[in-house]
Amino acid sequence: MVARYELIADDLRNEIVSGALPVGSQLPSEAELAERYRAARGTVRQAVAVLAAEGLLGSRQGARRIVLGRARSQSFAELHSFAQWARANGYRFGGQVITQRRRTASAAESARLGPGEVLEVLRLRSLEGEPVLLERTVYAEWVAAAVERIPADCESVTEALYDSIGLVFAYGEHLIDAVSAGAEDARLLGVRRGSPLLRQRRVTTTHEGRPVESSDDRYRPGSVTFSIRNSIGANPLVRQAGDLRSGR
Amino acid sequence: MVARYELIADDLRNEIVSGALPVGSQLPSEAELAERYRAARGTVRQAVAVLAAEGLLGSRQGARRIVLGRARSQSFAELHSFAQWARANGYRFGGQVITQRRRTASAAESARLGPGEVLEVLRLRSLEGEPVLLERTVYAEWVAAAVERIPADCESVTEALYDSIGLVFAYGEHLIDAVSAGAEDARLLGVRRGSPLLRQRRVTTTHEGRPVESSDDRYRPGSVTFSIRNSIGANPLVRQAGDLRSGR
DNA sequence: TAAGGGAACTTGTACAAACAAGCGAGCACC
DNA sequence: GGTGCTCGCTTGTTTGTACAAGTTCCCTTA
Repeated sequence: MVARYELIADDLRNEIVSGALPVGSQLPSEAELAERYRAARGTVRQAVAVLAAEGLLGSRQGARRIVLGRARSQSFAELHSFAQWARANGYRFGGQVITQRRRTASAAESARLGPGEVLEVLRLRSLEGEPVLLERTVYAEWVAAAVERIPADCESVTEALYDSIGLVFAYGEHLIDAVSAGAEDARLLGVRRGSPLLRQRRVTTTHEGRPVESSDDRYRPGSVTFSIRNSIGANPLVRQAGDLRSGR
Repeated sequence: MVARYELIADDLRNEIVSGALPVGSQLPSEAELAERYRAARGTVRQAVAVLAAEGLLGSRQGARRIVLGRARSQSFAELHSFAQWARANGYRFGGQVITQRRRTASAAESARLGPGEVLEVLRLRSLEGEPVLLERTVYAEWVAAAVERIPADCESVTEALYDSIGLVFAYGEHLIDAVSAGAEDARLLGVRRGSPLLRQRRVTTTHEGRPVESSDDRYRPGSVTFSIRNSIGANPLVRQAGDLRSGR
């Protein structure tokens, strides 16, 4: 069962992407849209809220809504799962486990993932035949066994875990910065040591807020960028200062 | 006039930040909250939607809402304006124009900002007394005169433009990746040439969708990271592949 | 001609009601 | 003991109404 407001949002999004509603043009008023779709104004408001959250529409009290852009921001899965993102965009991709071992959790890892053993996996992922991303992932003890059953060349760990134990990665926190490539990074990604890498550190949890994994992902320069659309309304990205006193 | 749902959201946020509602605990049901605040259920839903958008709450049909985290995601202004972000977080900060000149827009700039002349400004910003961010900003012709009137050591360009011509930066698109420091970057930021820099390219528009500026901002390594909280619901950040065939 | 004052329009906020759909706990049954 | 089912609770969706607040544009007035 698809919600009505989703259908309306899809329809309007199509008009924007196709150019029928060009960038800079005004959207019809809520009252007009309600009549067109034979829906209540509240339902139309939910639909346009979806598009505003995607960064496609601007909104301010008293004035007509305006089309801001045509690029569609895909959902959470794209940010979280390399495979789902690559597939949605039609790229050829692959993955290969380099090393995998169990060990006891460090203090920092215990704080993030809970106490006990953890499973550390080093995974290299490729896009269009080229190595692009090096993932250093630490899994909590309660998923370690399921992760170990996954074949080394599995394309999508997210999907494998869903199929095997019904695990859903529901929430995540991501920290993005730049680091220079270490010896191992350089060798596996095929770049020179010291090359700039885009780093995404993340902690992912289930629906219940139970931590699943903590990961340090490093992208080869030029291969991938992150894109954010935002408006004066709420948006989830913030800057954070590093420790400026800890020396360079 | 502050909206009721904002007050309720503030109240609940305080309970979360203070620890009265610890991470992992369940929020009261919508019905209970509606009774507590003497508000309609719809109003309560708006309040919790705010907190969910900030990444503080998780939500799924049928189950109680769960507290996911305590860190507050600040708003758009923080991502857009260095000064507002730094001030909100209590940092000492400054800024200095290095060079500033008018020139004709390149083809790419015309496409982004509209045709005609542009104003190119190179600005160095500091945090806690250390150079941290190098901004290469290109302003559209219609704001160039106002930008030129701003003193070279102005702390907040955003605020200066609001005060002088009532300009509001309302929407933005941001691309984040890593690059290595060039000669000029290295000299001004006080790092070695080739150091990894976190780059944020952005295009900002007014309420009406009119482009104001296009900027290439480079952060010194270790000084600043970006943080995103997301959930399975809509979130505005996506990965984008670079051109993988254009050689390294 | 320029400034000011509406009036119509548009989005934002709030309330109330009803049904749909998913979750979880407890119960009965095998 | 464990499996499956039902029932109550909780969140999700939709409609309708009313008023508040901000924008836009036109028309009056100085």
